[in-house]
Amino acid sequence: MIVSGYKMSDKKRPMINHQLEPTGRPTIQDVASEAGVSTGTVSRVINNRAGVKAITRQQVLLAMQRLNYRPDSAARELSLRQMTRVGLSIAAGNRRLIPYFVLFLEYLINELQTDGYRLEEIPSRSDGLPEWLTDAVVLFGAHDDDLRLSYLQQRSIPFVLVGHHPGVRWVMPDDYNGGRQATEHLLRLGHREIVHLSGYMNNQSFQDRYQGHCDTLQAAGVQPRRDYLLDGDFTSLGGYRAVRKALEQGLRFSAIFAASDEMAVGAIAALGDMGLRVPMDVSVVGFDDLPEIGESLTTIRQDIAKIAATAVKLLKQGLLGQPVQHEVVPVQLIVRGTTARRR
Amino acid sequence: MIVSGYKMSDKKRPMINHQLEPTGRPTIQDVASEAGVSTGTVSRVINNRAGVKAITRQQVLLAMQRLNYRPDSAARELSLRQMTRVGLSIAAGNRRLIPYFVLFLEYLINELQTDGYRLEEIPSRSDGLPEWLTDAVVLFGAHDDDLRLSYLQQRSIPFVLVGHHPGVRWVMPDDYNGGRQATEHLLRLGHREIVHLSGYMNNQSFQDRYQGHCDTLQAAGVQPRRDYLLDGDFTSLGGYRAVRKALEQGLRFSAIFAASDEMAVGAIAALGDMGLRVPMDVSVVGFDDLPEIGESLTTIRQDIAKIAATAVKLLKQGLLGQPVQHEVVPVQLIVRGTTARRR
DNA sequence: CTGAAAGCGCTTACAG
DNA sequence: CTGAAAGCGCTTACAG
Repeated sequence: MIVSGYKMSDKKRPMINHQLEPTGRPTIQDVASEAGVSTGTVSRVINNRAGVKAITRQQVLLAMQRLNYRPDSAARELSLRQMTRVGLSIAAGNRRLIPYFVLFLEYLINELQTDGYRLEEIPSRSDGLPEWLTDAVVLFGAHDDDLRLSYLQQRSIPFVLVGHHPGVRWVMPDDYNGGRQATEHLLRLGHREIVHLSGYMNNQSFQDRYQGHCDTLQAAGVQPRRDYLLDGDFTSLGGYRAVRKALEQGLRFSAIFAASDEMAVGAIAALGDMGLRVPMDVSVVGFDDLPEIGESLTTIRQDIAKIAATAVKLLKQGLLGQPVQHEVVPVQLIVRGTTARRR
Repeated sequence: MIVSGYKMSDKKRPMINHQLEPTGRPTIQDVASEAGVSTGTVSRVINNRAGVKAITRQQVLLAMQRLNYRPDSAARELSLRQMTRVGLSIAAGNRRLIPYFVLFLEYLINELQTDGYRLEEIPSRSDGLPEWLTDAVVLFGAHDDDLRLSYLQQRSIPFVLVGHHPGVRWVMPDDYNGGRQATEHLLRLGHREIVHLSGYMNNQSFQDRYQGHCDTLQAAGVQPRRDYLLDGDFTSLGGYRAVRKALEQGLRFSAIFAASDEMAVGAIAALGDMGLRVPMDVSVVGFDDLPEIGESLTTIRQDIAKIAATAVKLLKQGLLGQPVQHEVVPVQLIVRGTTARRR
């Protein structure tokens, strides 16, 4: 194929050019040719700009699929210049290094960079408000009357909350339903004396998991007991100590529903050290299904990738001025080796 | 200042243009003007290309400093096209979610993107070799006869090992010296019965820390005892269980040197549960000085940021074909509240 | 040893 | 509704 006006000398071509046409990734140029439009039009389609005839849009979309086109983020970023800076603001008291958060962050960064957005962490001021502002914000967790929410709303900065709160954009895992599923599973196996291992309840997710647990018990005619609620401090060590202490104090139970995999691991260790076998003597259910933690644990799987993707989706809606929405991401019971029928 | 040939209409300027000259970040253009050279020359200086007169280089460097210039990574990436892909290969058995690794990774990504490099993780094949190859590789940890080293050498792929091995580029914290410093500190406080809390010794860092510990003891005339070496499994829970068990079995000691902060936290919890006070009854030293873990812990601080930066520096040397070098990053004893004079 | 200029892949006024 | 063209900030043959 001879392109008129092609001035580049042969020397510029790399020596080892296996295939001439599909040289590297397809560009917006390739898509434009394929669809028979200009690059400008393709760009408008990519960015969902209004003012493209529906049929043209269709053609472009098809061409993109055919070529398996993915925009080059570097070029996009360079061109946009005024890059969208997305801030991440973490609720006070939330630890950064816990596995769940690390995974979420990984997915979030990935998701954002696909769109050419840059994530920066926003430290909190002493009054709990963000130190500075960005074009949009992801809030990880919120307290009961979190100042940041109204602060952002007043300044009409689009934001999405990982958690839930009336009247704002939010996304969260279905913690409540996870609590239900774990408990139903244990009830089904004949357990009635079920310990709930959690942390101090200033955290929405853990509150919801506990609520789901209690409601399910009551629906089955089992009264939740205050002394069955153990504080595992969200860590494996905390889970260990709480369970061990309960055991030493003579608390009797046949199952443990731990509100995180880490606490479940601690619980299992404590049971072992106290001469109890899992699942023969005591069944244990975790929550999260994190990699690298408790391989054979019966647990509630969260879709962290989906949560991150949804957060970004909602944020983009906010950036486009679309109405506030929220979404609940389903969880799923994964039955493995740490639960069994009550003896 | 009137620039001849300035064709851009006023309409293109943003409405809110506070200052006209220092509009946003300085570009390579600005540096070029400031230094009185062309952008090409500036670029050559930035990239350390040969063939720039020393005096010119100086001028450019100065101009960069004056303007506080930092290259735009998006533009760089777009222009380079053939971006350098750096692979990260983790030694088998290394957990990804441990805080130390998370921090290292954070710094590493940051460091690499400054140079427009992209980091991708390389999974291991079942034979331990990398699944695919990149332009350069960062190895995190290495086993005694790690196949990956010779594999990469054969293919002459530049790589840097976080750890140490003869004949290859490597960087590591001064683990041995950290072991010394921790032990000297305890000896100075009058302790002689010092437990060492570590993990199974298939890990260079932990071997070195233990070696430093033992050598220091012997130099002070104290014979290291086999029963003073406890397996804490690198986790707080493991540290707790190991120390608690030792205590229950009647092991006597006045101090613990834990080879990681996490194990130290577990150790302190176990001591507390067994009715011993820190540091009045037992002194505890950790290692790493991780954030969010044991705030008031006496520990050995590692400079993780420096390790990551050095890894990248060595890698760049490799990419330029320069001779193999290695570097040891110093550590530092931080005395806080968990150590005291022996009673 | 250095400068002028083309090009990386995208976006966006502007003109039609 | 769409195309032609300039521009984002950098790199790199090419020419001198």
